[in-house]
Amino acid sequence: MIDLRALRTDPDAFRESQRSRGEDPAAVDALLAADSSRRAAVTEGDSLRAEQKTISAQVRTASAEERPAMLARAKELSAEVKAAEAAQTEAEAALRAAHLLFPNLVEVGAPPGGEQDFVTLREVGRTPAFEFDPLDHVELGERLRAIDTARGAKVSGARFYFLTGVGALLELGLLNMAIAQAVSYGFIPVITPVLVTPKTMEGTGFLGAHASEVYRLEADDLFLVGTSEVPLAAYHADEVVDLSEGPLRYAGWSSCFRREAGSYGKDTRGIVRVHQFNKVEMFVYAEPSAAHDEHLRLLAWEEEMLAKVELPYRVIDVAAGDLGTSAARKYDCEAWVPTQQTYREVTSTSNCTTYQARRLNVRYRDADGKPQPVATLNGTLATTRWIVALLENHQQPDGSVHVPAALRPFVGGREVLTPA
RNA sequence: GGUGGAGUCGCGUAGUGGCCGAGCGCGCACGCCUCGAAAGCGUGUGACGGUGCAAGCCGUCCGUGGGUUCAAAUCCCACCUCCACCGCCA
Repeated sequence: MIDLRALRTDPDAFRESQRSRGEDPAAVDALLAADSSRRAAVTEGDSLRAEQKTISAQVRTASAEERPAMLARAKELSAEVKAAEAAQTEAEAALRAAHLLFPNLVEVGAPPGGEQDFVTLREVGRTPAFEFDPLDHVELGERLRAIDTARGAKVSGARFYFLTGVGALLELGLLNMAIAQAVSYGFIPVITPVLVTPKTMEGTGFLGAHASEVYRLEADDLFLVGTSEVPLAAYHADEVVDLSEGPLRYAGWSSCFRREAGSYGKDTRGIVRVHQFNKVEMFVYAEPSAAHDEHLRLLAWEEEMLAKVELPYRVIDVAAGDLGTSAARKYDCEAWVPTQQTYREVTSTSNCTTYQARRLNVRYRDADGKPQPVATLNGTLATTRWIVALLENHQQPDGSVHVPAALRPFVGGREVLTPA
C-alpha cells in the first residue's frame, strides 16, 4: 500500500507514476475520493460515539423521573451509532480495496513503458564462440546423467524433472555457494516454510496479479510459495523491528512452486520454466532512506555471484509497466544462453520501498522513537535455472562441462563435469 | 483426530455489566540523592485514526470477528493461537 498522506500532498507524482506504468492516472482521483469519504465517515462516527458515551454514563446516576427519557434517547443514539459504524466499515472497505489495487510509486529514473522498454545498463563477460555445435542444456544434462526430464514427466507430469548425480551436486553446490556468499556479507541464512496461510499470501501481495500462478492445497487451505520472499516478508509482520544496527538481511533458501498457468508452449523444453525449483533469495528490511543504496548493493551481490560462476550476462533496468505492483524499481540480470542466442533472466532485484511493509505492518523506530513503515527489498542469488546457463556456457567439445574455480569447493573439488 | 486449560498496556499479573477514563509488580526513560554508581525516592511510560500551526482535544484498541445491552475486558456465538494429556505417525 502506498502512503496516503503522500498521495494527498502530491497527487501529481502518483499520476505521473501511473502514466509511466501505462496505468490509468484517474485511479489517483478514485483513491483520493475513497480516502476522503472514509475520513468523513470516521468523523461522523466519532462524534456520535462521544455523545453516546456521555449519555450512557449519565443513565446510571439519573433520577427515576429522568431515566425513561434518557433511556429512550440513548436507545436512539445506539441505533445511530450502529448505522454510522456500518457506513464507516463500508467506507474503510472501499478504501482498502482501492488501496490494495493501487501500485507502488515508481522510482524516479525507471524507464517508462512496458516489457519491451527495458534499458540495458551493461553487458558483462564475453559470450562464448564455440568451434563446435554447442548442445543445449537438455542434451548436456542427459549425457551427464544430470537432468532427467523424461522421468520427471513420468512421475509428476510436464515441467517436472529429476536432478541426478552431478546435476544434484551442481544444484546443491550453487545454492551452498550463494548461501556462503550471503553469510559472508552478514546475511542471516534462513530455511523457510514453503506452505503458508491465505493471510500470509494475501499480505505479501501474491494473490493479486499472481493469483493464478499459485498452488493451493484445498484440504488445508494453504498455499505453496513461489518464492521465499513470501515467508521472509511476512516473517516480521505486525512487528516493530530494530534497525539501529543497520538493515536486517536474510538469505532464504526454499523450494519454489509455480503453476506456470498461461505459459503453455513457452519454454517447454528443459528446465528453464518449471513448476518446482530451488532458490536462494536475499531479503532486506531497511530504513526507507537507505533503500536506494541497498538496492544497488543487492544488484552488486548478484553480479558477484554471476562473476564467480563466469557467466556472461547483461543487467537491465526493467520498465515501469513491467514492474510488479509492489516494486518501485527493478533490475534483472540475464545470463547468455548460447543455444537460444539470447539472454535469459537469472536474477531479479526489486526495491519495494515501504509498499509491502505497509500491507504487512512492519515498522521500525525512527529518530524520534516513532514507529514508521520499513522499506523491503529482495534479490535472487541463485536458482535452479542457473544450471541451464552454466552447462551451456561452460561446455567442452567432448560434452564435458568446465567447472568455474569458485564453484569447485562446492562440488567436491571437481574441475569438470563428465558424462557418468 | 480426541479431551481439558489458557490468551489483559514490553514482561508478569489483578479485574464476573456502569466506581476500568484498565489497577499492581517488573522493566524502561527522566529527575533527585551520590565523587561516580547501586539502592532508595519522585515523575513519566503504547498503538492506530480524526482534528489542529501547535500545546492539545476527540475516537478506537483487553487474541480475532459477530451478537446481547442505554452501557461489555466482564454475558452469548463462531473462529484463531498457545499449553497439557491421549491416539496416530516420519
